Amino acid sequence: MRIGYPCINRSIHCTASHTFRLASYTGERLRETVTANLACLEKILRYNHEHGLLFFRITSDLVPFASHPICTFPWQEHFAGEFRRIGEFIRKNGFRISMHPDQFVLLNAPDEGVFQRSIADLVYQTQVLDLMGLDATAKVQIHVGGVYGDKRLSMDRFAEKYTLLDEVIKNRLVIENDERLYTIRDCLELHDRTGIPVIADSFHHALNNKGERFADLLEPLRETWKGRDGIPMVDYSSQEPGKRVGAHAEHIVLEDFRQFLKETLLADIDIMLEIKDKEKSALLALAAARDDARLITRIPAHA
DNA sequence: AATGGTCAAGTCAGC
DNA sequence: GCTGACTTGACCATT
Repeated sequence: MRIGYPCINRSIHCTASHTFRLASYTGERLRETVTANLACLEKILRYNHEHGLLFFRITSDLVPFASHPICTFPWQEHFAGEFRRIGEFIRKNGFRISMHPDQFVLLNAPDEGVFQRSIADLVYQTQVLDLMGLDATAKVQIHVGGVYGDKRLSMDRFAEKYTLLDEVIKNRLVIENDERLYTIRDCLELHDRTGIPVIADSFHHALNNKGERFADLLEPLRETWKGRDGIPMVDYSSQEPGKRVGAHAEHIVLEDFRQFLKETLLADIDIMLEIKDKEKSALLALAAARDDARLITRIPAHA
């Protein structure tokens, strides 16, 4: 089991999410920005390595406008050496890596233009992981998409579109339940139809479910990850008190997280903490998990 | 140098 | 019909 956090580290003064306005695009500006982003990504990974946080989500902003027609700079070739070096660091230290395209990536969009732009973004995200030389355990997670007035048809469309994808993308793509439209059950059904692994978000599940206990879904979820996909990834968060339902917490609530660990005790999973103070909460979670592990080892093997 | 409005892209819910 | 939310952050024009 590895524990991690997404995209941003608040302890070091370095972000891999530098961007700029579309109107400011030049090849030179892109080169400068990506140079800075890759340098920061490496620093963040070094911090994570030193602190035992071995699950990390790479920001989609790493190469700004990478999937936009304006981007003609050959960043893949220009930064091939840097990507390879970072990839070696990742592999050498046993990191698990994910990426998460944002809300504009919709495989099941009825609009062909939206679909094509989504493909372009998935190509970009998989290229980043490919350039790092990462195997199929490094995943790109998306949601099922919109409902467009007919959930049944929209799920059918997802399954159809998925089968059209290039193998390079299929090797990395996983689907995640969301807090309003598609449940873990829906994702598992799409797995049955397409073979796509399912990444569960425990917080979204708490907000959108058909009465299933999260712990009871762990085994069906695990079965969607084949050997080369690695162990299942799970996103974890909790409700920020006093805010809109679904708002991610600012800080981890350790009591809740310990309960979550207890429920998932027997499942070997990598846990991503979607908590706003990022590595700060991840470190507390890691300490809690290590406490738990010590408790577990006291249980006799044949008990 | 500080700040607040704005930023490539889509969809849905709630007003 | 508009606004805010999504993994919320970072840019940049204006002061």
